[in-house]
Amino acid sequence: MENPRQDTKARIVDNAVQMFSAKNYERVTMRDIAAAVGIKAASLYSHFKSKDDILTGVYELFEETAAGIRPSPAALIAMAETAPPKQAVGSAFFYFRPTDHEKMLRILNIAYMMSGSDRRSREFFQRHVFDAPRLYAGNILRKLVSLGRIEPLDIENFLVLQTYFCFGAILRSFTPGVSVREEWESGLNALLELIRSTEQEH
Amino acid sequence: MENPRQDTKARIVDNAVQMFSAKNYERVTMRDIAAAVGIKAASLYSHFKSKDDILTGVYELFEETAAGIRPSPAALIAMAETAPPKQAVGSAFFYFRPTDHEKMLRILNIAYMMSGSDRRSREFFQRHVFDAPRLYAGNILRKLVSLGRIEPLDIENFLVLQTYFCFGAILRSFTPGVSVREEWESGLNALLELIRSTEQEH
DNA sequence: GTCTATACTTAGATAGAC
DNA sequence: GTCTATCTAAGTATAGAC
Repeated sequence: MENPRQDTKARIVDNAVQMFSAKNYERVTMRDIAAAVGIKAASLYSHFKSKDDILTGVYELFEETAAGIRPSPAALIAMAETAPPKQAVGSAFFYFRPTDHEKMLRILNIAYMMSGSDRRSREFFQRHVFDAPRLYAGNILRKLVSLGRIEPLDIENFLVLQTYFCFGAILRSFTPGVSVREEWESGLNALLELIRSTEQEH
Repeated sequence: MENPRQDTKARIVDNAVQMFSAKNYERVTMRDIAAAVGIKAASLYSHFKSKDDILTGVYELFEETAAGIRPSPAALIAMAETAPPKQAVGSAFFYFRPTDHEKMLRILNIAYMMSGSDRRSREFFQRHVFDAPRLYAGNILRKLVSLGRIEPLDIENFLVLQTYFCFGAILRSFTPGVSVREEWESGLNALLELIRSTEQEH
């Protein structure tokens, strides 16, 4: 079923992710995608019934990959109970680290750019960048506070700041010529200053 | 020279700002803009020589407005010397408050969406969202620290977090159906927790 | 599943009358 | 400066042979 050299459908999606995130959906033509894959535009229609359908394929790829790397609720609780507090909070970001999962970030960037005119993209973006991370980080923070491992803080405000920081870093990371990695580390360090451990540092 | 009812050129730019930020440059047609202004598409070409030229007009509007509201270096120093520290830092954001200068934020949003394929937009965005605010806030923070009005902090890290937070809030503010105002206040409160005044609170 | 050829549509831009 | 009419280019998508 899976002929690795031959899975044209997957290669179309991969190339579309690269190109849509680097330029923007409307400025990437079916001919562009076909050329990157090494086929003719008409052949794309053997795999996807429209350009919009390729975008659907892109979002499906994200969902599948996310399902594979998402920490389980049990793992999150374990983190909150035993890992160093700052690390526990950091773990809630999973696919946001610009160093990992670059393809995932590219897809989120595409979804943002489509948000203005495509409802599906808007909801996808909301779900993955705002709702889910806020839920994860919120659970970890509440657990850390209730365990007395960190000093109490305004969790809602923290979550907003954290979410917007991630949001900014995601979008920033695909501006041509910008390397967001050091900035990600810097910003994260500043953000985690807000988490004050009650335990002695090693 | 300025016939307020009749300055079609300015009305074209205003409508273009609304429409480009709500949808995205490529999905707004010359016919759309003309219809919003109340003229025919061909008439746009009496005011601008191309669609791209309208975008130039949009950025020029931003530059002119920014020049009018930018605090002077002297005003910033005065802020750092006398205003409550958190307020002084907050003042470095000037046109980022989602409650004010909505048109400015819309223009920044347009520039972001164009960044992938338009160098001028990319440089414009970099200048106004990253370089200038970082310079302003950095100067205020260094002044506050050197005056002993706040406890020392890692200014570089703080600036990264601050810049990305603003960046996120700007972009977020034009996602349809999202009201960013309360979140802006929440995130800003969290961010300013990192600024610790050495003076007694009122 | 891929190709060539082409249909169809839309968008940016121009010509020229008023 | 605005209009109607129109040109031209480009992009999505289809038809039908191999």
